[in-house]
Amino acid sequence: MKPLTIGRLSRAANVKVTTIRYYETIGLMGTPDRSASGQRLYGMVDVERLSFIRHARELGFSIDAIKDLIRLQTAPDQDCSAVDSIAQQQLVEVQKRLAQLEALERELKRMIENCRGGEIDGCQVMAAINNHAECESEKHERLKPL
Amino acid sequence: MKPLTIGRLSRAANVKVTTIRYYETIGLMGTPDRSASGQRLYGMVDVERLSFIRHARELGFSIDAIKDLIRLQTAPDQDCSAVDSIAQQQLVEVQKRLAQLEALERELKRMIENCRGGEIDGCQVMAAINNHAECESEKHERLKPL
DNA sequence: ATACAGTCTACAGTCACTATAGAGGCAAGC
DNA sequence: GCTTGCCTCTATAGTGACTGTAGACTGTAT
Repeated sequence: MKPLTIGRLSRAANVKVTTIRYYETIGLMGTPDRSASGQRLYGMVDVERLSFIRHARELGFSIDAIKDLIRLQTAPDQDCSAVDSIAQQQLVEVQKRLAQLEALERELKRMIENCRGGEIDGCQVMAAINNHAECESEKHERLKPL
Repeated sequence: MKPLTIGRLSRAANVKVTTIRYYETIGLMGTPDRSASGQRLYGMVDVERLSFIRHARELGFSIDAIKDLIRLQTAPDQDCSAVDSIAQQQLVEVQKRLAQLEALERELKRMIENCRGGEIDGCQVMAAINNHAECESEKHERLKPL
């Protein structure tokens, strides 16, 4: 039952110390108790909450979505459908992104296969980037970072 | 042969005006001539360069990679292999990201399928996020934004 | 007593832009 | 010449989800 310092919480939930403090500033983690000298003190509840956050982040949920999930979690007798729809939405996003990346993969592969070496002047990879518009009928959306 | 203002260049290459100016500040586009009143003036060379940049961005290349590609482009009698390896590297990144997202898709689907409605207290989606560690043997890396 | 790891705050930097504010420029119609 | 209305200019701040840095204090082991 002894409280954890931020470093111990960090190891317990596998989230970096600086990230925990960041989560506090954005209101994702509550403001913890402090020791006499001002150090943050946490309990098992915090380990669980932080682990939940980490898992949700690993599943690609945005901070905002996680805030929603946590809010719903504290109202346990409500209907599950709100939770379900957040997850559904996340799946849709993941699938959109997958489709984009698959198109990219095809194009990069094609470019690279056509490259038979030689001088840059006649490089097929360069040509492919230049003629990108003609490569696939589908237009790419603005690409989010890899 | 009359020069283009930034707005015309923007429409010609399908890149936003603000983005062109941004590319100038980071040295991706050179500093253009100016009219007497200080407006930027561009030529067809700039349309081509900007289009190249846009195509490369659509293929997911980073700004730094594009800088490299442009540098190589201006040395046309060098070997093509440097270009090829930049493209190869990009393909590897795309494929890594694809694998990550496919794992995510499987997990989200499984979570959602298990959800049979009911109260949040017994919600399988919530449970799945909590028990995420046990879901798939593979560990997710830190996830980049969708 | 000293060394060293941990913790504190506050702020700047990342990436690739986007948005906003406020001022000045340019061409067409009246 | 004047007005209308879009175009362009600079400078600065914001985005998301953190990470990195500086400089000072704290806690613990030897």
